[in-house]
Amino acid sequence: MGSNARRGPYVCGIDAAMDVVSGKWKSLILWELNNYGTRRFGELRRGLAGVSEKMLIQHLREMEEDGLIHREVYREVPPRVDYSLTEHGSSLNEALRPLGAWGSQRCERLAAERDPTGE
Amino acid sequence: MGSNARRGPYVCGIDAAMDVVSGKWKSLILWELNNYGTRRFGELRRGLAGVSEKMLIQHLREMEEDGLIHREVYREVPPRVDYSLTEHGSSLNEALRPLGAWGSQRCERLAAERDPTGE
DNA sequence: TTCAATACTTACTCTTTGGTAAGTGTCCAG
DNA sequence: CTGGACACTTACCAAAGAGTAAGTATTGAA
Repeated sequence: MGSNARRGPYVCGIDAAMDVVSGKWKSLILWELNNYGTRRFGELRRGLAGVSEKMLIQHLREMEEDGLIHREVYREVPPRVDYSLTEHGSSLNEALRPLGAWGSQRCERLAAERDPTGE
Repeated sequence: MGSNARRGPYVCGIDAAMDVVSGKWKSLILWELNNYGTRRFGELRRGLAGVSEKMLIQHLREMEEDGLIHREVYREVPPRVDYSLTEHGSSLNEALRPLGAWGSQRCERLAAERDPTGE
């Protein structure tokens, strides 16, 4: 697990995009940063219910390496680190929008199947 | 494992959609079925370079259960089974299009970084 | 009688992913 | 001198995902 040369050659665009978003919390991180513009590490941790510090930082690091987010360190005590989306991160978020809409519809369908209280 | 009650409650639409596409070959299966309209099991296996029969059938079954694809069995010998996209599968494919485009651009960027032979 | 074709199954293993819990370093308040 | 804030880091473990290889069932062709 070096630093570069991750991510094999891709079969297609979806492949390349999925590689970058796959990870239990990545799309949520994208969403959170898109909503707030800038978030500190602790804010993200509290914002993503259930995430562990280990996974949060791991995902943040990978997303930084993939050019999706920007990490700004303020040398204060106690330390302060701000995360925000890069242009690539923003555009990825946009590209995910239709998928999110599809997923929401799916949720509605599933809910309607379970509880057919139409009117 | 079980048959129903998979897929926990979702945080958002992306979550629900990712749940349904995550799996090494699923987006490729979607793409293949979208291109050809109908594909037999063996055609899919040969079309997706590197997929094992176990994973292919496992993904196909899950996608069928998720309402993305339709499975048509012809009782012949040797057996013949046709797979095709349902309406939900088609719309998912559409929803994935911007993501695919984003991924293709990312591939181009990566290639350009590795080999900066611009003109 | 054996083999090929087709679409799976099954058992076993290995790898990847995610989780828990404890520790690090700095500075200041008490 | 201790403890709290904050942003990590590390070691260890469990579960999920994916791969390999062999087996099943049917029928016709050689």
